Amino acid sequence: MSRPKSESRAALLDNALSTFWKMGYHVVSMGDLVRETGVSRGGIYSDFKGKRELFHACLEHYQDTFVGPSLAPIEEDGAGIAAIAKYLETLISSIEQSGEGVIGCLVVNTSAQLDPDDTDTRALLEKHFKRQEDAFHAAISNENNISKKLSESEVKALAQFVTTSIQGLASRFRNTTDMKPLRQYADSLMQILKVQLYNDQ
Amino acid sequence: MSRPKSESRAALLDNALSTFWKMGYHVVSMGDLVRETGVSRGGIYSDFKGKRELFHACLEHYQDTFVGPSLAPIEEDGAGIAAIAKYLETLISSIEQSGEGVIGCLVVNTSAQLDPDDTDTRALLEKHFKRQEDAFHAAISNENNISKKLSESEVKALAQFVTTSIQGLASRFRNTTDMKPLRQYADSLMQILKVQLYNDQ
DNA sequence: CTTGTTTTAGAATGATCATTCCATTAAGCT
DNA sequence: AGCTTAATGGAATGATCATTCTAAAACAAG
Repeated sequence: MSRPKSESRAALLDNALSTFWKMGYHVVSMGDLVRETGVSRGGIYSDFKGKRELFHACLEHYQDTFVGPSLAPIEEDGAGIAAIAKYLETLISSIEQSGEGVIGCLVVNTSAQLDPDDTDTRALLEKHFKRQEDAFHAAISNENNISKKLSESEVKALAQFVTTSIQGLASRFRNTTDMKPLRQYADSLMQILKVQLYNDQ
Repeated sequence: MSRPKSESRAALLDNALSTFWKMGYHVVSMGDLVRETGVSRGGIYSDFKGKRELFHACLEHYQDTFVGPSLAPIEEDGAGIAAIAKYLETLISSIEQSGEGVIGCLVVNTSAQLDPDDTDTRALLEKHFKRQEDAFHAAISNENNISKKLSESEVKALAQFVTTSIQGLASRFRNTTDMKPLRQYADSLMQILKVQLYNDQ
C-alpha cells in the first residue's frame, strides 16, 4: 500500500532542529513548528508523542548532523591539537558563512534554560559534553605522547578546560555577528594549549 | 499620610531575582512570582509595568547585589591577578555554601535564551559583560606593569579570554553539585594567567 | 474512476498565561 | 473612635498554548 512520506516529512527533524536552535525550547510553539517545518499538526503528532519528544529527537539529530561530523577528525586515531585548531576554525567559518547570525550551540543553550528536575533532557546534554571532552582528551593525550610533559591528570584537566572554554565561546558569542573576537578567543585557546603541552616553566 | 511599604514589598526584587535566576524568564509565571515573593498581583503591577519590566529591574538588581560587590576588589586601584583568583574562589565557595545547587549566572542564562530581536535586554547583558571585561582588563594590565611581558593588545585579548572562560564556567556547571571540576577549572585558568604574564616562551 | 490510506488545514478543547479589576482587609494618622 | 490610603486575595478577561479531532484533499494502486 500507498503513499511515501512527503518531502516535508523527511525534513521535519532538520527544520524543527533549526527552529529550536534559533528560538529555544520554551519560546517555540507548535504553531511555529508547523510553519517552519511545513508539516501539519497531525503530521507532527503522528511521528512524535509531543513537543518534548520532538525536542529530544532534535537533540539526537543535532548530535548526528552537527556535533558528530565536526568532532570526527578529532576522534580519529592519532589526531593531535592540530585537529582541535581545525575544529575551531571550521566552527567559526561555518557560522560566518551561514549569514543568519550566530546561534551558539543547541546543547549549551538548552543547558542554560533546563529545569533542574528534568533528568531525561539533562542526560542527553551530559552525553554530549562527555563525547566532546573524550574527543579533546584523546587528541591532547596523543599530542602529549610526543612531548611527554604532562601527567595523565594534567591532560585530563586540560581536556576539561578546553571543553568548558569552548562552551564559553558558544555562550558568549551567541548573538554576535562580529567574528573577530571569536577568532581571537580561538587563537588564545590554541596558544595556551601549545604552551601547556610544550613550554617548560 | 499612610502606610510604609510592607516587608515583602522591600524584598520583592530579591525574591523575584532568585526566582528568575533559578527557573529562567520564560518558565516563571506571575503566579510563581506571587508565591515566591509573597507580594500580591496588584502589588507587583503597582511597582512594575509587567513581567518584562520586573525582569529588567532584576537584572539591574543582580548587578547591584551580586556582580558589583564580587567585582569590586578587582576594580580597586592596583589590583592584580591575585584579586582574580580570590574572585573565583569566592564565587565557588558561595555556590558551595548556598547548598541549593548551582544556578550559574543570571546574565549567562539569559543570554542563552534571548530573542535575537530583544535589543533592550541585550543591552543590559552587554553592559554586564563590558563591566566584567573592563575589571579583568585593569587587573591584568596592572599585573603586566610588573612583568611588562605583554603588549596592550595581548593584555586585551587575555582579558577577553578570561571573561569568556568564566562565562563557560558558569554555563558548564549550572547544574553540577560537584565542586571539584569547578575548582579544577579555576586553577587551570589562574595557572594560564600566570604563564601568559610571567613565563617566557 | 474507485477504493483505501495518508496527509492536511483548521476547528474544538481545556489548560495556563499576563494583565486588569474590585471588594475586603489592614495599617497609619488625627 | 473615624478617615484615608496601601495592600491583599482572588475573580474576570482575553490571549495563547499543547493536544485532539474531523472533514476534506492528495495520492497510490486496482
